Amino acid sequence: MSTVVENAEGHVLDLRAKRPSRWATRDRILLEASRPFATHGFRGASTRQTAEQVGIRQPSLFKHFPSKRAMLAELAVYDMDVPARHAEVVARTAGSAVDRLAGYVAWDLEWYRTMPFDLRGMTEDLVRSGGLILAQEALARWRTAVTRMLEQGVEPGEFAAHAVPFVPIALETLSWHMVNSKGATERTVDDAVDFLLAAVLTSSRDVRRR
Amino acid sequence: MSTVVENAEGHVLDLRAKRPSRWATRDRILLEASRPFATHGFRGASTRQTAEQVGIRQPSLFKHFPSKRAMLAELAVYDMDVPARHAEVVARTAGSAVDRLAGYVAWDLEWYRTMPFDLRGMTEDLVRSGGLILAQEALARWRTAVTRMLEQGVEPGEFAAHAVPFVPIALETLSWHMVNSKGATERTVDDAVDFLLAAVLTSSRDVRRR
DNA sequence: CCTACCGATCGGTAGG
DNA sequence: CCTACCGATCGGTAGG
Repeated sequence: MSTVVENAEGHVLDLRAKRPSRWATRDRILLEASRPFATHGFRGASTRQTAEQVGIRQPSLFKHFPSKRAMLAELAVYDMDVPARHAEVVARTAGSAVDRLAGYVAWDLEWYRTMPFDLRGMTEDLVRSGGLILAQEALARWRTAVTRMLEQGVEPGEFAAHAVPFVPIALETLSWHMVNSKGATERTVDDAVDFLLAAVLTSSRDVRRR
Repeated sequence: MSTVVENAEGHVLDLRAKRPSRWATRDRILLEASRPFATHGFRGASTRQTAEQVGIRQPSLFKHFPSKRAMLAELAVYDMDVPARHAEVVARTAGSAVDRLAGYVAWDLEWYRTMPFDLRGMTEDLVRSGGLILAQEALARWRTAVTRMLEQGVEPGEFAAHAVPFVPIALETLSWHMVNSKGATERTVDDAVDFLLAAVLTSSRDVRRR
């Protein structure tokens, strides 16, 4: 699994270059498994439906993966481990807090916008109910890193402290929206970055209602 | 079902006043069904698990509801019909666009914060996979009403047009967060309202990064 | 990657 | 609200 994590970004680049019908069976299984995970949850997803979409019989799935849960675990690498690694690197980078956050958010949203798999169902609840310890740890690392980026901007007064808890939540949702939306472009990503920054910048808060 | 919709707000007020152990069996079934819906999705939720939590046998559930889907449908009233009704009323109210949006968002988040059922799983996907036409229509009405509130503020220049598409998405997520979070207070609601308004107000956009 | 098949669990019914 | 039970579907294995 550790090699999967390390090669995940390059592997996604390879997949993007080809149509899914030209992918290896193993990747086509992941693609077709990700859709029912997103719409019906882990328990509600049927391996027979997945196999039918791939064009093979259901027992053949288990020549590529030892279990249904292993499919979820590998998708969780793309959803959580890769972003967590990026967030941790950015959190240690020098520069202004605003630039760091804007840069990470733009990368994050672009990662999901161009993601070949349907990761919308990879919520905390899904991972928790699937019992994926490694995915839970990756999610925690991601939140820690993003929160550190935010706190680095609260001290110099660039970010509004009260907005900080909502940023990871909103970013997660905007990420899913990028996966979900077929019409999302790079312009959509830019607008979403602006949306999130406006919500957290103290300069936004000079005009208040209360 | 129409009477359920009309009395839904009052019924929730009644439930809040009592501990779930004092509720009628029918409402305790809804409560215990809402939790696996939220964590495992509609298909993944087991009626036997729900019955066990309520303290009755699984077939007894069907003396209170004709099907598992009917439980989902009634929960969808609390999640979608009630907010849609409120949003439509607010969208027709006079006053400034900022005040209207702030007032509705505050009501919306407070509705979910004090919601006795666990509505986190009532996503569009869940409703779609459950085939609940009425819930899909209510969701569409809600989005139309919220979008109208926003467009009313774009014309006079109060709201940033590029932020508009992200507001319903972010509001949905913040609502789930209010249901999810045991530590959410009225102060949390106020902070979330500020967060969302800062993201959409044009006055927030005077300071840009690009 | 196939056919054949396993025990377990699913939503829902019959009858009291 | 109970016991008994239905056909359907589930994830996964055996053996080729």
